[in-house]
Amino acid sequence: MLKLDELDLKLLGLLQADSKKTTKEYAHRLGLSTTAVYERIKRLEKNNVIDKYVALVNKKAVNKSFLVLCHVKLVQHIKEFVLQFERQVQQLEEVTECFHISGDYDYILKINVSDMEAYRDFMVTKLTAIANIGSTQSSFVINEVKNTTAISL
Amino acid sequence: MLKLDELDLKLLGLLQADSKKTTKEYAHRLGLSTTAVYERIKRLEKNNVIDKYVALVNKKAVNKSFLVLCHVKLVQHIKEFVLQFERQVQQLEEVTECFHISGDYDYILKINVSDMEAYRDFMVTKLTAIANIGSTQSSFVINEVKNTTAISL
DNA sequence: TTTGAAATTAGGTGCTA
DNA sequence: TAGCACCTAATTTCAAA
Repeated sequence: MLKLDELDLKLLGLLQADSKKTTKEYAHRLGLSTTAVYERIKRLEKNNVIDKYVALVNKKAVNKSFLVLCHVKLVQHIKEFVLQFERQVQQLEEVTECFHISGDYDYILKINVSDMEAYRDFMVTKLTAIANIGSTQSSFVINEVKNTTAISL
Repeated sequence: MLKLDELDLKLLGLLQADSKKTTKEYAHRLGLSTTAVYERIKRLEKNNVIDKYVALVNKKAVNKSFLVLCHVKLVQHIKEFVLQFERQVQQLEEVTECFHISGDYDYILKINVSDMEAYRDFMVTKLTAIANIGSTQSSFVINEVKNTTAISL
């Protein structure tokens, strides 16, 4: 595990907020030269502290702003069925997140679609078509209070 | 609302997967010239189809891989209290997502911390310190089946 | 196609183990 | 004195027009 100093953490904070600034800009904020920053970034990339760089798209602009959190319970918890469920969920394009969780329900899924009709269609033809699903409970998102990809360091 | 054609959607797909490729690379994949791609990207940025570019960090590498989904119920739903709760949650660095949802619980929060002890500390000193919280229910993430920032277009 | 700016590389200094 | 993190300066590549 790579050891990160204070400057690395600050740099990661800046990169998580905006990865398209110039090295010069980060250097300025950190009080370092561009080369020093450049080398730190390369080190963070090589050691997989930085997974990747991505564009975040505006869900409204692409008409995918209807968000649903769906709790799922399986019928049986035989390894084979569990793995099959997980494999199939990964393939569903509407599902952006899926977590196996403790508690009453087995999984919670985050689903991005255009509207209620699209959600209904997703449920009927895709999700509940997966074998071994016991019950589901859909929670519709009324408001996104907070939604960030940045981890506080 | 900007109209997006097939090439825009493909380009957004590529940018959501990896925003650090060269324009030439995207051009090659789309069968366009670099200039055409460059102008499309600028258009997507200007029209806020692309919100921003960020680095995604590896949670394990920064010791924040203990993930909890916490359901929260408020005592009262008076506007003033609701807004206060939302404002305070936004300030909590451990909370990366917070959605106001339909159903039994009012909110669901995604919390990134280092371990159970840090979570306990978060609950005791931060979350339940917020006024007007009725009850909470924590679901610990056993496995991340899927977790992507890319919206399927 | 051209130009300017930014990324990247090269070479060298000083600190610390 | 070996290794590391840093610097400045030179070079290459790319975005931008």
